[in-house]
Amino acid sequence: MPEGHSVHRIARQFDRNVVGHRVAASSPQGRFAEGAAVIDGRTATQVRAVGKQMFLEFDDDIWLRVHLGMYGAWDFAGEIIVDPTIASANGRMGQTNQRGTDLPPVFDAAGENSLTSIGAPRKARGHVRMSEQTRGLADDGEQWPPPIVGQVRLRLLTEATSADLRGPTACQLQTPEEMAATVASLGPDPLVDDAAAGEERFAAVVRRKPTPIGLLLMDQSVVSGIGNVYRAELLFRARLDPHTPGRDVPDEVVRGIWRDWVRLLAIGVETGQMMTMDDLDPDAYRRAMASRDDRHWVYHRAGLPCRVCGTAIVLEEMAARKLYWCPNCQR
DNA sequence: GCTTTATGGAGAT
DNA sequence: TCTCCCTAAAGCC
Repeated sequence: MPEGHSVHRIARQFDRNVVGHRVAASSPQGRFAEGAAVIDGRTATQVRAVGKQMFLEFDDDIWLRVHLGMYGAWDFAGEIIVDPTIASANGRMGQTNQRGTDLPPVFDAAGENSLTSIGAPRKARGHVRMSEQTRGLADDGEQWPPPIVGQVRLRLLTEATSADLRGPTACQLQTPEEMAATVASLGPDPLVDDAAAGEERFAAVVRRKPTPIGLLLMDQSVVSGIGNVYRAELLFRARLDPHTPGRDVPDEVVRGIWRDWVRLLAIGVETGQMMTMDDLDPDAYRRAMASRDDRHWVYHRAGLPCRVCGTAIVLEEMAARKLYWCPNCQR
């Protein structure tokens, strides 16, 4: 999925373009027809992102909970107000390729659909997918509303903007109580919780569990928003063996991981890319960034030499997910 | 055109 | 630990 950074970016898009607007809601695919009917005609009142989940509130205390899962995506089209705090240097937002690595920022040569925004937010005509699959900025032509393409679970339409949801693992309406219960089940999110309080909660849980730290980082009740890419990269950056039981990880190392997550998440939200090699020297960084499929310390680098020590990166299954790590550096 | 793959998670066993 | 669900693009023939 979009790991936590993507969800926060998407929430900001909703804040800019949908909150405060009356929406027309529909489920072209039909699988959320009842829910869409409830939302239809209501005004969106606020949006919240916690970890990998987004909550959009409508009139009368109706909350829409969306979890994108591994394949979910929001496509925005129309007149999109770009949030300057999430606009990437060259325009595209939150876009990554199918292989699990981030695409470098792509410049839209024509400029027409460029969503670049520096300074004050501005409106741009265009189409942007905020998720994990590759898709260029579509030339939507003048069609409004945009044609339905593929399986659209939910379409939210304001006067000027459309947002199409496809492939979510969860899309449901919740009461305020249900929404609060969902949020309560989630571990701290650096962009939601006070950083110091989040660190305390995280450290306290990790330090008393016998569970391998590699599993704890993926457990959304322990810490929110970390997925398979950030998990592998955080552990490498901490030079920590993923199998180390949480309670055996020194307190300062646990706290270091939390602080590193705070930093990486902020970079991710800002750039739309899972940048995890910000501390690499400039030349090596440039070389790594030049390759789409090889832009992390260990993620997706099975068999390739460790960037630090040259040892072959190991790929193993941990709880049915792929875990990449350097057996020499991380111990 | 068919197979594989993916940044996730719930529920059954 | 296993099975299932969700969707689309990349890779392969």
